[in-house]
Amino acid sequence: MIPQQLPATAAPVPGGRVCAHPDRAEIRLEAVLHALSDPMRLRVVRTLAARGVEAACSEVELPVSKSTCTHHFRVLRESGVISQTYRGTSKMNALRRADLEALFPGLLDSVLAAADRQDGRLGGVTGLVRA
Amino acid sequence: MIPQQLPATAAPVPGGRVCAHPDRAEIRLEAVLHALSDPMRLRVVRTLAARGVEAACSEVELPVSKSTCTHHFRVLRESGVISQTYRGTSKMNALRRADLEALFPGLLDSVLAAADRQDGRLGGVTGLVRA
DNA sequence: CTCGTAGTTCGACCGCCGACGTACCATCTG
DNA sequence: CAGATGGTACGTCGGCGGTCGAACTACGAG
Repeated sequence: MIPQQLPATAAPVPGGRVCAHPDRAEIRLEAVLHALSDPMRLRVVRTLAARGVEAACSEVELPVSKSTCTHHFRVLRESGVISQTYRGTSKMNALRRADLEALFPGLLDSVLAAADRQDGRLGGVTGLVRA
Repeated sequence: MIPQQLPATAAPVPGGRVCAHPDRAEIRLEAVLHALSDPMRLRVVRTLAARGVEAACSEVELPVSKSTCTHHFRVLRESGVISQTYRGTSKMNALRRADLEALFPGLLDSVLAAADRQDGRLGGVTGLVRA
């Protein structure tokens, strides 16, 4: 489902591969919290935050299969946490910091800080790969 | 499961009905986020926060059956978000503000603020009962 | 054109989760 | 004691969610 209907009238990318993002007004707090409550997805978000810039799916190493990986990135995108754009053969992911900050001020940062703290407490078991 | 083993040496309450809470060090961020990502539970937390003091289960009106209600309160307790104590025939619930603040500074407040904001945006559909 | 890399899609599996009703227990009030 | 009130325990049901493998598509490099 969600077959991303797009008329040929708008072709932002040469190849024309685009995926649907919720716009700012559609982002729901419960969905964001749910997205962040999964260890894998939280790890993705932390990695993206640590880099500061966008990263390809394959650059965020997750101990799961490719299809599961795709699944998690989609959940993050559909909940409004990240945005995804195709760049050549790979897909770049970026945190939607501005949107999240506008909707839920301080939320993302406190979650990230909380994750870091907990990581420290538990001795880094939570598993964020440090560059 | 989790049959709350407690020796008779400590009897804090006359009747002796107690329930197990995770202590501060055991509270996990993912569990908290998961607990808060459910609309019903978020509603409970917001109601407790709005009151400032503890409230009985029956005082937090939820559009679900009694047993479902019990379930949600248990999830909140086991994730470390609330504490529960028996008081006479009813069970009092309180936010574990101090513990959450110590572990994840600012997190609870930003979630609560985010919920309020979203409530405003969506015209109060989210359904927090205002006293 | 061919190949390799990067993601996607599909179907399946299985566990968990939210919801319910019923039966039950604990406490207070008469 | 009896009854009422407030929660719990248990079993169940339906659906969602995380995981996988296999087949497939899209793009870039030779």
